[in-house]
Amino acid sequence: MVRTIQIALQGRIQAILLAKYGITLAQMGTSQLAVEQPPNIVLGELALPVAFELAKRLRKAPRMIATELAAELNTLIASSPDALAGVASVDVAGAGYLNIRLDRAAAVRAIARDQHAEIGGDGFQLVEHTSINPNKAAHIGHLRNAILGDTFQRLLRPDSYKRGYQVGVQNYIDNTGVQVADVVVGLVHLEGKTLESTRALLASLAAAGERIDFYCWDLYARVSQWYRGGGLSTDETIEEIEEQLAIALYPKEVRLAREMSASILSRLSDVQRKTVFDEARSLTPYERIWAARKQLRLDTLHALEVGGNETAAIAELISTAVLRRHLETMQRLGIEYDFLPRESEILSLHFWDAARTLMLERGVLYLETAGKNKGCLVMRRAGSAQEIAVEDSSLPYEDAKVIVRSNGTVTYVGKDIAYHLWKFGLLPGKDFGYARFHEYPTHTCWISTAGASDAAAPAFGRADAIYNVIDSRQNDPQNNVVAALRGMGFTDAADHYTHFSYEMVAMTPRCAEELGYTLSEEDRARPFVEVSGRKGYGVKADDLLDKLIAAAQAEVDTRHPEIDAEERVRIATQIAVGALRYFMLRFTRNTVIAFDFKDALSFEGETGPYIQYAIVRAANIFRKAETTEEDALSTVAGLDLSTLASEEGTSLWETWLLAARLTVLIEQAIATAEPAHLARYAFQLAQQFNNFYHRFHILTETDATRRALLMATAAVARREMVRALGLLGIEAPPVM
RNA sequence: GGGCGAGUAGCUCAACUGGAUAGAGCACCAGCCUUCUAAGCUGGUGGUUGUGGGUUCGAUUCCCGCCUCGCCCA
Repeated sequence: MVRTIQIALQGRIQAILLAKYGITLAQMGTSQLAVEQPPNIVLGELALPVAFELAKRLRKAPRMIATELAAELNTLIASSPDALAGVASVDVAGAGYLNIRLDRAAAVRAIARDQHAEIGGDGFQLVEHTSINPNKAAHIGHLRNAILGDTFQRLLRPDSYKRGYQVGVQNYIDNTGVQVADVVVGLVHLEGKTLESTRALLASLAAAGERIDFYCWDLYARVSQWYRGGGLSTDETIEEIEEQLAIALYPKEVRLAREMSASILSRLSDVQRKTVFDEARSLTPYERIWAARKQLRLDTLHALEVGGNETAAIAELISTAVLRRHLETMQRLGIEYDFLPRESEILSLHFWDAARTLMLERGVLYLETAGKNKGCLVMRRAGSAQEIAVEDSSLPYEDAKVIVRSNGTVTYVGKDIAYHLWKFGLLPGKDFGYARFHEYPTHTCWISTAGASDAAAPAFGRADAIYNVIDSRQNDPQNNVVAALRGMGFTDAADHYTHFSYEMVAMTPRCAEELGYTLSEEDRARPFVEVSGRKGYGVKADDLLDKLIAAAQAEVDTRHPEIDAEERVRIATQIAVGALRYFMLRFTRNTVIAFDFKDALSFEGETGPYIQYAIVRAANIFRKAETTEEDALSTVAGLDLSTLASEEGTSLWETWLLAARLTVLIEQAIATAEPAHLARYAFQLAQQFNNFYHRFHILTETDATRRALLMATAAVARREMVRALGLLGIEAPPVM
């Protein structure tokens, strides 16, 4: 409702500026006139500082310009009531503010009828989020990503409140990357597993009700330690070093040896054994083993990329199992996906080949013939379109970004460019195959396949705009992809490419120590410690959610012993999810969150449960009054609203006004890609409601007109709180 | 060394992208439950917005220098 009036005002004032002063918005260097809120409601409901902006250009005092504009607007309101529907008057305040007073009664009636500006438009919007390496359990950093992405997706998507946009949600799966390779190294070389015994492991974990992603969490940390020489000491015997070397160099023989309970060295051929012995003596033990383990890692990674071997099969098995766990974890938070494009298909369907051809054609990519990058296909670093498009050999070599190394392997950025060309439908002749992967109650989640595509699958790779929820450490690579698109002449795509960047979730040193990690003196002095999968530092998503549910459940159990157990769990879960999602959303994106259990487990103050509680209180009023929100709102049409002008009426009016700002906040949250704005709004509205709730006692009110207005005020506050929370992915519990 | 980001109340964060008296939560202090649920409400304490300059009607916001911290790259 507020937004409708804002838009009308902006339009009228623009017309006046053009007619009276011959000034367009473009000349003012803006696309939209700023509309603010006066610091106090007595000054009006809306304010425009436009006169300040024009003062220099028109060589007039701001106050004089504001006076002229106010006169024009007031004349317009007097002559044609529909021109600025809802606006009562315009006046000038301060040094030149244009303050707008609304027709409170008319606005309240419109709000009660649920009139509001439409949000949405044409075009397919692709939101990519989560994208966790499928090699370990999701942690709090991944939660921030998924919650940000899912919330943003809800802002865009069509629903009962808004038209929205056509939206697709993707979760990119790097199933052939180094992180998956590391877990495979752990399974095969540290645990001596085969494809068969890996399958058996999955089965036994499932039977025991244990989680494979948790298992991999520990294994991944162990492997990372192992690469760095874990398990070794400098006083190891030569035999121990030889054994380590044998493990690193000859995985197949190691497995055989383990199956036979034989000595590893005894399984090696003479040649192999000689290699081990020689190498063990040629370098320091530490160096030799370290290098051998690193080589093993690269070999494993290579096996995954090539595919069609047992190592790749183990990777596929384990990464798919972990991926299923991630979907389960996210579903607990109400987060769902439409499509899971995988790295393995980007490789096997040769997306890169098509991209390389296109990039060469468009002159973005060229063969470096001299310097340190000789023999590489390189691209100019992020810069102007001209710089990238024009091959200028006078530029220093260091400025070029290597896309294909001289040994022929493609860098991560190269593959990412191919992938993003596909997203915009710009990769000629290439698309994923689509297979069903997971069924949600309302839709299917598809996964990429190199095999035949399911005819029922929707098309994903034709986005008009994309949003990549990726942490800020990827700023440079993301910029490179955009630069490549721009350099290729795909400026429209580049302009509609949003790197939805956010800062990491770290832990306070206290939190890390609570979890049992020992910190260095240096770390203990820092404001926060980074979550580290390699070190095994971190708070797992499922663990955190379990803790939150337990905490909420304890409260619900004491408050509502009369409710049956199943329902209490359901309510506790809603509260826990509300607390968690709100916690991740209340910070703006570029704030590093220093995670602490004390803050995250709080249900008081600026939290999700605070808002949920306000909703429950409002609902209780309707329940006890044996009426509904809808009935309360429908009475407004025939109500005497003259009291809205009084001091007491103003406080009620402020609740209506804030409630009617929802569309403004949604638009703002979309435009700035900042869900935190909406989260804060939801809290402010709940605060406003709690004030109202405390000041006015509705059920004991004897004056019928007054009671009806109070009831409607509670109804409108509840309606918009539920909507705002819904957009944040938070449900309103029936009781708390 | 280069690039990006941050520095605001004791602590954690906002400030509608340059606007009116810099606001919330937590913590602390003092009050409010036979009255729609106290996961709440009211009041109080708490600020040289890291620092020094500049731009203009106006700066937490934009520009430059410096100091701290974080991330990325070589």
